[in-house]
Amino acid sequence: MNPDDRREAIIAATLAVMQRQGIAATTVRDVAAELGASSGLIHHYMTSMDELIAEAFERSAGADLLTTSNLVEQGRDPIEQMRFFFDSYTRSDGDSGMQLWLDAWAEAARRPELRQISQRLNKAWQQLICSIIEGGVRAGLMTCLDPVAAAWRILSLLDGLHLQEVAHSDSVTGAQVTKWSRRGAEIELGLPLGTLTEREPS
Amino acid sequence: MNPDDRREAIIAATLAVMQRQGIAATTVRDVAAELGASSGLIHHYMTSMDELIAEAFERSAGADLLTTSNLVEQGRDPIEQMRFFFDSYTRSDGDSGMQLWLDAWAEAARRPELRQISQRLNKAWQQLICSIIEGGVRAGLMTCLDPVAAAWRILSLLDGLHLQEVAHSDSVTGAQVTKWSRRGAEIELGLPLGTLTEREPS
DNA sequence: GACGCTATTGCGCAAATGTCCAATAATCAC
DNA sequence: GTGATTATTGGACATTTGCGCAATAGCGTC
Repeated sequence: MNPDDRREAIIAATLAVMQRQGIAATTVRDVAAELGASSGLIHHYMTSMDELIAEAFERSAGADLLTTSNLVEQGRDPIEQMRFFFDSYTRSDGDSGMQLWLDAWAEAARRPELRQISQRLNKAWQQLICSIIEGGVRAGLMTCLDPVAAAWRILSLLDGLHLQEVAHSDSVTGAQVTKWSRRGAEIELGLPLGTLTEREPS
Repeated sequence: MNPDDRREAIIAATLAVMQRQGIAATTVRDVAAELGASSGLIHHYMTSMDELIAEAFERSAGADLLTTSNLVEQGRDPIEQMRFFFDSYTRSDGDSGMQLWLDAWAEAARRPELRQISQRLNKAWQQLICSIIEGGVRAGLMTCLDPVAAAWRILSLLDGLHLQEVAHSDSVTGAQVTKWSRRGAEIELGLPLGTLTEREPS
């Protein structure tokens, strides 16, 4: 098998195991079984388990960010961009990608490589929101005294609500996360009630 | 040593190790070393490691909730109660109790006992906030159409910001968590800027 | 002081994990 | 075909983990 393809296959298998069992419970042997290969092969391509986990997480989370970023770009005004942002963010959560983020945050204290990646990606998410808000304020569509703080608040609100949904599914449901987070952003940005309500995909 | 006291000592030692190393990295041997006793002793009092961890977490997190709850009760009006809430919540985080919560949320999916505890406590936190808001609305001091949703938002915002602080300390600082979360609650509840600003302890 | 109960010890066991390595299979240039 | 290079195997190894258990120490009662 082509070395590049093999490397990709290993990362894909690692991601599958991580999503199924969580980061902390992902072992070399599990990845090998998922891949249908031997455990030695993984170490032939990856120097350590930490590197493998970090790379798989980056691949997955980075792709989500790119998807959302691209969708936001297609919004014709800041309001629509923000709506697209929420549409994409709450959808990408469907395949339990949020459990990965929870694991990553918890493990960040103990795995420096993972920490660096999650920090960089979270900053990128915040900047994406921030640029939407700045556009909205410039266009007179949103009211916000401190876009940097507001962007961190919107991101943290989303993460905090998703966290409840993933950890305690009968406390907060997915529908509530969608509704409550959008309403929170409306309040934060001085938008009329319903401005950011989810639209039916056309 | 008195069995009851010994049990408490074991839980206290477990908590110390958990706060230092995180839940996932807490081992029987570490607890024994912290306690200055043998590993066998722990199993003489606790049926399993999971039970021990769950009990230690409940003890710690439950105490934090009680502290905050008591402080809030001393507020003479809903505004002051909310201010006391933020004072207490952001202070109790000082001794890295938040890393424990991060671990608990991440592990909740895989440890039913832990999940039950964290879910119950999170609900209690939300209800505490909710009752303050309801009082504030009744007294005409706050504006809020949906106190239940608002309480979940304030709690999630706090958790989400704290999460960033704990996981990526150079992205979001403790001072920013304090400032941004209070400002967020002011916006959420229609309060004038600065209403919830931290007061100097008299 | 002897006895009995229990707290406490310290080691051993089996399972799991990351890492490494010698042996083997596959592939390709000539 | 032959040899060289490399992908791949499968298991060895050291370490760590939760847990159990026989032996010991401490302490109150008679």
